[in-house]
Amino acid sequence: MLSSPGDSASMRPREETRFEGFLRERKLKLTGERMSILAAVFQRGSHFDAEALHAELKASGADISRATVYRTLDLLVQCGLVRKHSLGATHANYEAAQDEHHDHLVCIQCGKVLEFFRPDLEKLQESICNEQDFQPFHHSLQIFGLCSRCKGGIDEREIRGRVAQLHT
Amino acid sequence: MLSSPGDSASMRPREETRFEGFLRERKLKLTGERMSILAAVFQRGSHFDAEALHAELKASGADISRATVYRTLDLLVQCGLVRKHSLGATHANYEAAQDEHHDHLVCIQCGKVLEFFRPDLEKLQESICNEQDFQPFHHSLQIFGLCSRCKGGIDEREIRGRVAQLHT
DNA sequence: TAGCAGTATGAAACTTGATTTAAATCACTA
DNA sequence: TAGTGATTTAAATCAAGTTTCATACTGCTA
Repeated sequence: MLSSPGDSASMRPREETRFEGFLRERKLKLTGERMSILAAVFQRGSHFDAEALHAELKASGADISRATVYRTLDLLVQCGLVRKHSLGATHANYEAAQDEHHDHLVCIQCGKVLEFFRPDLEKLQESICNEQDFQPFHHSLQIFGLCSRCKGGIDEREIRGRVAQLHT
Repeated sequence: MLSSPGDSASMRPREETRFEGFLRERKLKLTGERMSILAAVFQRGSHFDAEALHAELKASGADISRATVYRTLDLLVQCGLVRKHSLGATHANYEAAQDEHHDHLVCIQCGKVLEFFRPDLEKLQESICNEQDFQPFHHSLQIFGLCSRCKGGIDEREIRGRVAQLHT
């Protein structure tokens, strides 16, 4: 992947600038903890949960409490820099909002998460909401199944049972 | 709504017969608790959570423990008689599987849940999964926004903040 | 650049949804 | 209808997330 202009070593990552703007706008404070968490989230990129992020921060020497991790993730979600998903789990999954909105395919065997974007889905949403006189703000389409590496040789009955128990 | 043939007073509801078959097949036992829970679920019909169901059972005199409610809901989900959703919440929502698969519109102001089914969505899922070499078992599309009664006169910024914090 | 007001943090307690335990009870088979 | 294994219950436990409150710090302002 090509790096965008804002990524060069001499410039601040654009997510920092954006988060700072967000904090200033709401008269919130720019603290070391908040910036460390933001950096960790964007270094990771892919899907993660709050506890794993906290463990990772701790392992890397940053002494930041669980409460602050949760509080800061909330702020980042408010700010639009981080997205919160369920992906079938009982706990929240997060991802850095580096690109545009997309939906997810979740492999229930290995946990892999694939992303996709389909403009026709956005059209479909519009049409459904028109029919029902509903004003949409957000949608989430999750498809649960087996990825290319996991499909084959797996007891379908067992898979169906597991899928039924997901929070979907 | 017309009542189906199986609903007449002299016949057992078809969900009872089905649950009994499921239990027998797996050499599980048909207990009074399980049957009470099944009946309560199908009397209710609409979306509910485990704690509310437990409270309702208790209120109606049935002395069934929380653990049994949770365990039986799991069985009913396995059996396909009950569906489990998240609907943006951190806890599970259930519904009696009286009709075919459908997806949901969730009003984030009043909590109302509308259902819809679109064959073109099923087609779309097929096409996405073909592209990604993914074997789908289940999908869930949730649209979050404001229903006809709630839209208008609401601060969009506040709504966006609330939506971002959902487990979607 | 010191002081201040108010926000942020951390540790620990708490909450909520859900699961597990152990002992008593019950459903089914023979 | 006795035996055995599944089921139930209350209570303990667990996991994710939130709240509390005393202390520390940020961002002004003078």
